Amino acid sequence: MHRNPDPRGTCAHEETHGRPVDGDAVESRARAYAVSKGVPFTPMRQSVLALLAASGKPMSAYEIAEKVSDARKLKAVQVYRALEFLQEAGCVHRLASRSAYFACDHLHGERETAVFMVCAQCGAVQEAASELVARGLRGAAKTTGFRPRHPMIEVEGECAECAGTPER
Amino acid sequence: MHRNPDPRGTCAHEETHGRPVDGDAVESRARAYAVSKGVPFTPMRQSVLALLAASGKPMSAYEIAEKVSDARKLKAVQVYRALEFLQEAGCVHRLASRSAYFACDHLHGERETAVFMVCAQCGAVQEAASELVARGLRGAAKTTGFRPRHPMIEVEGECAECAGTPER
DNA sequence: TATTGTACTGTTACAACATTACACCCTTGA
DNA sequence: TCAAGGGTGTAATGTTGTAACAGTACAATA
Repeated sequence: MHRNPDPRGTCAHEETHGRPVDGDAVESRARAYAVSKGVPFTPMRQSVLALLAASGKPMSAYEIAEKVSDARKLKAVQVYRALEFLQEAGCVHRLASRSAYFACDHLHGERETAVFMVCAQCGAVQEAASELVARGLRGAAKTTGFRPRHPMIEVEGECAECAGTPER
Repeated sequence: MHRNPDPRGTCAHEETHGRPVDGDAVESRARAYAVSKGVPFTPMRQSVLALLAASGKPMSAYEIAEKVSDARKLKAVQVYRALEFLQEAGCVHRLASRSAYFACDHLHGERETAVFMVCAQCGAVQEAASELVARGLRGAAKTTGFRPRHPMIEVEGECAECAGTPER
């Protein structure tokens, strides 16, 4: 997991990568979810989401704790709690391959298969929803009786910008 | 990561799951790789691979360290070293979604896309190579200029046996 | 107003996963 | 003989994630 001391943001294009997602849209979704659950959309949740949306790149919980610009210094456990809510709300996803979290302004249906393409160099995440992949998955599953649950897959690779940059 | 204290082997079908992979085949591959690299296929590497092949299920490095039946008690770091070699050799894969490692007797070509279906209940892994998924991935990648590197994707779900078992 | 219930916050402690660093021991080959 | 390269053993540490518990805020209700 630590093959690269900081797998996020080590690329020459660091500044141009990680295009911010639509912070307002994503926050509205979170607020709507909070209302639907009858729980508050607290400043803590708002700060974490805003940071992730603005950065537009995956960040570890500890990185988030450091960077949330707030007088107080957050503990990781507090960040995890906010992330739990935001993941339930569908505004944030966890990248298992990097143990990192990122904001996402797409709405993923139950039947959809989201493909997250993670750049191994700069850590930027691009998203796609491929019907072909979804069908392939269903086909592969059918032959074994397997029932896919979380239609979210991660693919490592190299983004267009980093591919054009031989060495950073 | 610790949502389930032992995500591997908590299913009623524990004994029948995790069919062993072909230990001999997988060991030959490891030996061939060792020869090609001019490094030895040591007893340490052999034990770890044999355990994984026999169990046929993903195991954490610490679990491997405990279970390697050897006079000595292995430290995690020793297991990680063996796993590193075995992954390079293509005999063992890491399941990012579970931080676990498993032996695999398939040979994955550079262009192939391996799909690993992981049962959320019993932890068993089933494998498929879907051309449809591969094409879908290439298509999704093409639109963004992304270049997939590690054609290995993980899907969580429920295996046929566990699906037939409402509660364990 | 007082009480109660619910959910968030802050803090400590710890469990699980993974790497770094270093000393030592082999084997191979000059 | 001895230097080089790689494997092993060991300790220490870093990173990621949870559990448990006390305190706080706020709304609903008596």
